[in-house]
Amino acid sequence: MSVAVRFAPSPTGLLHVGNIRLALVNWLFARKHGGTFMLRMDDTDEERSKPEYAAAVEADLNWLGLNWDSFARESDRYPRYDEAAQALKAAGRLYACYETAEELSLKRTSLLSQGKPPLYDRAGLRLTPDDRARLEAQGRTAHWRFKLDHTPILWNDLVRGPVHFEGAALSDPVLIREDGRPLYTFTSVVDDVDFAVTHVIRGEDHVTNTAVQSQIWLALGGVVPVFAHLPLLTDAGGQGLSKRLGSLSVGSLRDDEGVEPMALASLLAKLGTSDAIEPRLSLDALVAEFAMEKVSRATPKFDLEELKRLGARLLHVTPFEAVRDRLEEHGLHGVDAAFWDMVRGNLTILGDAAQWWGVTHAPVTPLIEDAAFTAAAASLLPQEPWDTTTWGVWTEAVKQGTGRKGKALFHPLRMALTGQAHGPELKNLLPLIGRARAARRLAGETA
RNA sequence: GUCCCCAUCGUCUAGAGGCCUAGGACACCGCCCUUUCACGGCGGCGACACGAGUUCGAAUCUCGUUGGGGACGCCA
Repeated sequence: MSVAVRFAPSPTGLLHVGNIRLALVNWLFARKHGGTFMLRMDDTDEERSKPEYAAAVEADLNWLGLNWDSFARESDRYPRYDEAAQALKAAGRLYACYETAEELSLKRTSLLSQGKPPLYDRAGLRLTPDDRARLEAQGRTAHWRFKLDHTPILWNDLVRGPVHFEGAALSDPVLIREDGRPLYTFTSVVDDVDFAVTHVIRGEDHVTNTAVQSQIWLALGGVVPVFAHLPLLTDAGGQGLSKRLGSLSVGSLRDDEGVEPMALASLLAKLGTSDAIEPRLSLDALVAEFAMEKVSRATPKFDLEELKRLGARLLHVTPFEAVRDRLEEHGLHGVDAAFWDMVRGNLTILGDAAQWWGVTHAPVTPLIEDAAFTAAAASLLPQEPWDTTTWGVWTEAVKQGTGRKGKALFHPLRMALTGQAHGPELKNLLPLIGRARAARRLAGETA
């Protein structure tokens, strides 16, 4: 049996790191096992689903390199859900209920205040045909609940191990709304059955859903898939990610923080696993190392600072070929491997490369700490041609001429030449800056 | 309130009764390299939440306490 997994976001908002982590894990699992990865838009919540969010989901997945083998949209499949619902009704597993949302809410709070679990009382199940006719005559419309078997529900979770639920401890889920539209609890199973999903890999916020849905699977005559419920990510402070909406969206990481896709993928693939969190240059490398057994049951913390550090480490080992095109996108034309190798160790984000390109190819406003000193240094500048030995020759002359050494010698020169306190080795930078510009910068001119 | 899960260095974790004076990675600190900074190399600091029990022996098993995450929707 070949592996088939799916990532099924609801396009009701932007993907955050927790969401895309599940996409990544599904994708890695599929690739690891030679299976297929489906992207499915769970957009049955028509009030909140938006096309622009769906587009953003696709953009985020593409950015990370998570390609999908097939695609489905739940809003295209309403006829199929009707058909499946009819089958459940025929099997006596769907029953009509007439409580309003307010009435149900009241029942819940009442139960809660008594210290009881807010279970549905199955009032709908006790309705006679006469009761129903009377209610409908009053203008009420039915919504439909799935009648759960009050039996133990067991499955062997790839992350949690053996899981046990009692059917009696669960509320019969509403599958069809009063307006006739199907709900996620139902559509998701119909889709997974139809698309022959073999492994459902999702967040642990779905474990109760799994208990309920596994019975729907059976009722639909489908093969119950294997489940893996991963712990949800929290932020660095230990707060659940869903509680701080807006932040940590994939889009803002990419567009505002300049995060490298492989940095995010590396962190998300390793966080909460027994593997060391190290940068990987390709998804293939992550596939090779991926194993569900390595996933811990504890909730890991996602720290943006950790991601940034990992991103920097990634850049430090990234070969030129891997960034050649992206450098062009940053407006850096003509960058060669030698330049990249010189600066990559000083980069935090790829965009920083532009700084160093500017230092060697564009005007820089020098920072002059001691004009007399830099002027003296300028007067000792060797004649061109320059190469990587020029720096040593020149600074030795400056040392002799001024008596300065160590930091007092180098720091002012770096500040004047580059306008910055940190950077790649000056012996490499100096030949690229050239004599004319170096002289003017040492004199305090923007050059 | 009820149910589920989790609980080892700051962080991610290894550890499935003696191999643990608890190992690794990141962070941090120091040293080296560089006649500067960064990069890189080497080293150091640093944890079994608490309390009972079981056992010759517990980070490992049991119970409880505390703390954290999740679920309990005509959302997904």
